[in-house]
This record gives sequence, structure tokens and C-alpha cells, in this order.
Amino acid sequence: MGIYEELQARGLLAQVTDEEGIRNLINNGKATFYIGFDPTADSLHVGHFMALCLMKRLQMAGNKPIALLGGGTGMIGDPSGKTDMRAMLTKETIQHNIDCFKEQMSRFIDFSDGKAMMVNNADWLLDLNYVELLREVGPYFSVGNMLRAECFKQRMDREGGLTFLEFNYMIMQSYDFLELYRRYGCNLQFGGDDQWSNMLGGRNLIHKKLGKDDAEAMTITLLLNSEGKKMGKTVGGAVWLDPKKTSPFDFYQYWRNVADADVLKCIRMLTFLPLEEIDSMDKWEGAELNKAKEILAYELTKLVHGEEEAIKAQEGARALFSGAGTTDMPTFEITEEMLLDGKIDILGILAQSGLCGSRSEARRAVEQGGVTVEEEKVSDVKTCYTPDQLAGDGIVVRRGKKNYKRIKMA
RNA sequence: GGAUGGAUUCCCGAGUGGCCAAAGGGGACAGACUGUAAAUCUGCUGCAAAUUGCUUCGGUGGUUCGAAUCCACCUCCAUCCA
Repeated sequence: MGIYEELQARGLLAQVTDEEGIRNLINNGKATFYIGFDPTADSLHVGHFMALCLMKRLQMAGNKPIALLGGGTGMIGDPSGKTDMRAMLTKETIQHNIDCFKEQMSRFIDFSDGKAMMVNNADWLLDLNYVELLREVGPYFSVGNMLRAECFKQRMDREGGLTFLEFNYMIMQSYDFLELYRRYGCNLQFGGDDQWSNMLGGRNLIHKKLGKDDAEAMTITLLLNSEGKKMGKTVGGAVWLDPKKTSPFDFYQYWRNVADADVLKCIRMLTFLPLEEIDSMDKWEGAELNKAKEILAYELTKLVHGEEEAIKAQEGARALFSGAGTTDMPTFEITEEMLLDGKIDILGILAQSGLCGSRSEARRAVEQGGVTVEEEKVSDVKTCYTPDQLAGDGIVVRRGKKNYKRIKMA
């Protein structure tokens, strides 16, 4: 089975410009392909992770990846799939984000010996001259076609509208493809399915401008959960790959908690487990799926944070949820200033430690029976603790089912 | 530039002088049930020294005993016209 068939079997492919052409290209390791990353934050997140995995798979099949960092396009902001206009980032922020991305990426992709490249489109986009650009690519874009693109149509109907700045994003991205084609012989572009129209723009530009028709495009299925929402997002924001922004434990828990309906899809799309093994899991039902979730969480944590962290997260989670020994958990230290009359009440502990957002929230949690200390339910909001009780290993405070913290004196 | 309609709590959205910390829904959170899932049911959802007090309805001033609500100016947004 070639890489193309494998990608297909894993459900990763959404749309392709030329099935036979692309199959031939990547199965024989003849593709030089690129994926763009917009440096909108200082860490990659789960959405990027899929793209990285794909790059890795293709690289293993002998193709050459180009990671394109959007230092130039980041100055504009992609309107695709966005309700609101993106905040404009400063040059400095973008550069900082690019540096962070580079570091994280090099852990997944092998950049040695020219096996992969990393380029920044700021190198060619920032120096463009407006009139020259217009003359060079302007004639090849039909405004009618652009407006027909789904992403623009949606934006036009929504509040906020579409600005000229964003409208130009497609042109910039198309120009990228053209430039990479010229410079490095890049003949394939990958991207999220929401990028489809932008990618076609590039392919089209190469065709019309250079008269070449060997540039292809291909999109990855967006990872949606069974409710149709993008995965990798929590209320608090994205699930990051940077352990400082999303701890390995939280990362593990995110995957441990996916809905039944989504487990197998995630395993198939995100892990490197052999397909036969995954197929055998397909039959699992009910409580057995819990095993699959553990596998998913473990495999992904291992890929992103390494085996050691994955084991730690798994053991920590098992210990916590079986109610047994709770070795590894976040600790919060109470300082002298937090004490009142030589003690601190439960509301203070909850609010100070971050287990609750405010004392009022803490009060509610206690009143509803959602707070336990050392596995004993706390029912009185006035319960107080003295430094003696918090000495040594302190106490384990839990809010709800999944939020634990060890509280002790500083 | 002109006309019209808007801005309410995490989001959508009601409220058009006191009964308003502000209906309803969504989401989040907590409880029950479970499998760390889903569905369902219940509670809860500004802050605090908590039968009370304080701060909130785009911004700034004003009218009034009393303003999310009325007036003036300003900012931003949408739609139509140019």
C-alpha cells in the first residue's frame, strides 16, 4: 500500500486536484510539497499537529516537505473560517512566534541534510511593489471567481464584513505557491480543507502565469468532533503543543475525554499505529472504548511530549481516577499573607489556588457539594484550616471530578 | 459624504423611568446516573465581610428623589444610496 492509499484509509484526504497525478507523485517520493503555517500565536496547537504528522508521513515516504511560515501573510490575516477579522500582529510578535514555531517543528520533522526546508514568505512578500505585483498577478485573478469562493461568501454575509486587506489573502497565498514553484520546484500544496479555494488560486496562477500544469493541491480533512466543531479547542482556548501552555497531563486528559463517537477517528487520523491494529479496535463498544481513549491519549502525548511524559501523565491519571495514591499533581503553596487570624478558610484556598475563579464561585461549589478535602466532602463554607494542618505534604483539595490540587504551606 | 437601524452580563437575546444583578436560550460549572463518554434530570452562573452591601447594560456629561430605559455629544458596527 502506498502512502496515498494509507492517507486515504486514515480518512485524512478531503479534496485533491488530480487523484492519479498526486498518487503517482507522492507514492514515488517525487513530491516537493508545502504547508503554510500562520504565526498567530507563540505555540503550535493541535490543528497544526495534524499538518505536522502529515508532513512526517510524506517525508517518511521520501517526499520533501517545505514548511512555509507566514511571516508575510501573517501581516494580513486569513479570513477563511473566521467570523471576526483577525487582529493585526506587529512584526516583532510575528517574528517571535516564528521562532517558537521553528523550535517546535524541528522536533517532528527531520530538517537535516536538506531533507526538509523551512522558509518564511516574508522574504518575498514584504518587498513586493504594489504596482509591479498588480501587473504580475492581477490579470490572472477573476474577482467574480474570488467572490464565489465559499470563505468570502460567508464573510460577506456576516457581521464585520470582509475588508480589502483580507480579500487579498488569497492572492498572497497564491503568490507563495508560485514563488515556491519557481524557487524550489514545489509541486504540491497541502492545507486544511478551509484553504481549498486559496490553494486553487495558487495552482491556477502557476498554470496561467507560467503555463505549467504540474502543480497540484490537496486538502486534509478538518478534524471535527461529532458535533461538527473543530477539535483541539477548549473553552479556555486551544490545546497547545507547548508544555508550558498546556501541560502534558492536561494534554493527555483532553484526549482521554473525547466523545465515544470520535475516538476511532482520532486514532486513525492522528496516531501512527498500524491500520490493522486500528481496524481491530473498530469493533469495540461501550466501556471497551475507554481502552481506546487511553491508547489515543497515550500515543498522542508520547508523540508530542515524549514517552516519559506520556507514562507520567497516564499513571497520574490512573491514580487520580481510581482514587488511590495521588503522587503527581499540581501543588499550590499558601503563604503567610493569605492567612487571616492564623488560618485560612476553604473559600480562600479554592480562590487563591485557582481551583475556583472567585470566592463566590468557591462558595457555590461548596454549597453544591462539589468540594472535597482528602476525599471528605466539605459542606460548611466556613471551614478553616490552620498552618499545622497544611504542614508537610499538606492536603489534597478537589473541585468537581477532575480538578485536584495539593495545598500546603510555603 | 447622506439616510436608516444597532451596541445589554461568557455568547445569542428580552427589557424603553422604580417591582432590575437585569426574562429566555446556549455554553460553562457542580450534583445524580455512568465508563474520566454521550443522553437525561437537578442546581447554579457579577463581586464581596453575604437575609445585607458594592460594581455592571458602547463612552462622556446631563435631566430626575430614582436611568439599561429620557436628553446631548462622541466612538464603533450593519444595511441602503453615492
